[in-house]
Amino acid sequence: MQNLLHNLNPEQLAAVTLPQQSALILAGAGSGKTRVLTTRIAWLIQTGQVSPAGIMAVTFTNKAAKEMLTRLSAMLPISTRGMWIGTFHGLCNRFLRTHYRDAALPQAFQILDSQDQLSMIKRLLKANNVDDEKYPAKNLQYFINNAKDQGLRANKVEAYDPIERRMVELYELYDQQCQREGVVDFAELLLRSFELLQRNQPLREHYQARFKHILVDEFQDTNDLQYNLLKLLAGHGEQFGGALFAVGDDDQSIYAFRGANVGNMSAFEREFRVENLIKLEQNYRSHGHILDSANQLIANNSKRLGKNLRTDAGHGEPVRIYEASSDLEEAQWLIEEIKSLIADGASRSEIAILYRSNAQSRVIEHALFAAALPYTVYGGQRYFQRAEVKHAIAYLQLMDNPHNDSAFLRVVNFPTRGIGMRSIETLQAAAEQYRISLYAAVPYVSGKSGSSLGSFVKLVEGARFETQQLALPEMVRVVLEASGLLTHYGNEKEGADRIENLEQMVSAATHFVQEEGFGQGAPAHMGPRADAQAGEAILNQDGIEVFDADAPLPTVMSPLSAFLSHASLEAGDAQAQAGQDALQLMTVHSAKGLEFDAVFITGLEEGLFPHESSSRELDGVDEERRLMYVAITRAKKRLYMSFTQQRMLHGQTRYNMKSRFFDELPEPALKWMSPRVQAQWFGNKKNAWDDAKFSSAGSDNKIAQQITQKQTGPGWRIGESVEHAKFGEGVIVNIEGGGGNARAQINFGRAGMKVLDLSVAKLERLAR
DNA sequence: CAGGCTGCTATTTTT
DNA sequence: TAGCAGCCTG
Repeated sequence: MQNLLHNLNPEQLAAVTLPQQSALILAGAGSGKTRVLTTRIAWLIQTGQVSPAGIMAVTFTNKAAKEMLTRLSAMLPISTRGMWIGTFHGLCNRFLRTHYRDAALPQAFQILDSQDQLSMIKRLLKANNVDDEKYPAKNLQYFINNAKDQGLRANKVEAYDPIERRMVELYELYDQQCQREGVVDFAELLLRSFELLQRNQPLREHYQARFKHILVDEFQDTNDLQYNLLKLLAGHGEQFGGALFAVGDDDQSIYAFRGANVGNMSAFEREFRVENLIKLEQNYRSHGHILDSANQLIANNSKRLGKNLRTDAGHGEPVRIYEASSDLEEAQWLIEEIKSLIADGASRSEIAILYRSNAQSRVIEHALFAAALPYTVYGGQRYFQRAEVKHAIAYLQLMDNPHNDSAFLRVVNFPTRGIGMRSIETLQAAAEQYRISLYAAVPYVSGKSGSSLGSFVKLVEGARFETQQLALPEMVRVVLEASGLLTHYGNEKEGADRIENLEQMVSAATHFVQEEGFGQGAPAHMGPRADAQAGEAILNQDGIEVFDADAPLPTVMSPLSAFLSHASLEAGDAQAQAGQDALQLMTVHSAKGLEFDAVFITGLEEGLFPHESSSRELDGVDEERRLMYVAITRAKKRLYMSFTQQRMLHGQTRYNMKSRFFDELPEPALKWMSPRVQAQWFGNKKNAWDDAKFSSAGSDNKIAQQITQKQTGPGWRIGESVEHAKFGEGVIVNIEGGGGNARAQINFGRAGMKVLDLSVAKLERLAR
């Protein structure tokens, strides 16, 4: 094996070879963070400092975990199977499966995805006659997840008003309901694990002693619960415990809205008395002008741990900025620019078009489509989220755990089998009365609905019996058939795609069985066994069920349970890749972690980016700035930014100022590609750019020609940019009245919206 | 129970 | 603008 450490720069080398102590690695964008993480694991194992079983490595996404495993197997000639490398949720699932009894969970507990969780909450609200105007299900869902993410059970949540008090009650009821059904939500996976480790000392000490090295990726994205879980595992302040190796970038913290707490970085530094703070500032991705822009922009944030990226690459090309007159024209410009990039030899998949919010993609997609440029939009429906797939999964869930009410309700009458609302309500009443699941309540309802419900139960039981001896893929096949799903979609006009998706589940199951190494032929054993062979379940001296590092989930779970976990925890790919070499369209958030030769950041307008609602949040604009920082640092060679004077949003035309972020970029690194384009006349909705000419990327120094303007007279126009002595730069949004008493409504961005008398106000036309 | 109608809402997203 | 959730009707 080659030397793992060659070609590392001094900082990377230092990080990789740190002694077993807590360490914080501040890893800038494109600084080789994943490399450091994986190389450190490989180095620790190769030098014999730790066995594979002594390592835990945590990521946020399955993609990142997979990436880590792939790179690791390329570096080390050992099997990565059974190593504790995965997402927080994946590892907690594994932990809870192993210790399900201690965690007070049924062995076949199932995982609710957000969709299931929401529908469960809706049911709960209905069952308790809660006014869903006052308590929208979404709010309660947020409330519950938020509490759990902070490690708070209902009895620990402080309520300050009657509404909150009621929410706390509902939170409690929700947890009880989950417990009855044998299901856990995402946050519960973590909270259960945390609580179990906290209350069970031998168990805790076992894992603390085992994991000598805990490595965490994207540490800036951890929430409070995740940090506390890590603290517990690392044995913070306790006798045992390994070293926590945290890698993160506070400048790329863009998930505060879902509970991430950047403060965990400084808390970690303080609480673990981190002496090893290493900054990876050498960037291997972007050219100089791009990096300068990122650095100067992010310098506007206070509360940074402090970091400045540098590169050995030259300045490269300037950052090109384009001002469009409308969103349509912005898209048109985009296309011209992309065409010339492609003509110059760029490959489409190396070009990304970024936007702040999904709604912005529509106009761009239209234009790309019209121009016959192939593209892929990130973030579509995931495979396991599709309705038909969820239906099939629900049947499988019922076979594995019939008390899952969400699954029950999803398919009890799908395909329709004459079980209507009334039967369900009767059943729900019975279930409520005895506090049991719907499935268990079926024998308690009589009459016609009782018998149709009874046959549904028989259907599920029959499918379970029939598939007992079958391997997972065959089991899936049988269920698709027996459930009537295939027949149902076969009779539907648009059913072909759905059937194809269902068929795909068989191959997904095949793939899963192979990937996860479920025994060929022999059904996996249910539950840990004291008489286990090497690589299977073992007991430690405290009688705690513990698994050897070589024992992956199959030992603890049936293939079906494992497959269902997989379906919840890995929603699958979003959308088949349309065309091999396609332009990449995505939000800035989903671009995190990716890189492209050329990047377009579009819609850089006040209100959009930074988004208007960010100004209402604490440190909201700072987070938007970090988002912009992420966007900029995606680009390797060429970066474009664009904004427009006029944009259609929610069916209304809006006039926004250019983003404040432009003022925070280094002028020498920029190149303004267009003169300030004259606004269109009010009411002239036809494309003003019909006869416009555009600059091309191929001819760097040409400035875009001004759009032909059919101006007929003086006076102010809507959309025009103005400068006011006191309020600064603004955009005319509306004009009322005429002649001497015309008044203009002007959007001054940060200074707000003002209505000014045009004959009085001292306004200057702003032209570039 | 399907299909149509109205009304509402509208960052960002992973697990 | 557009997508969807919830309601009503045939």
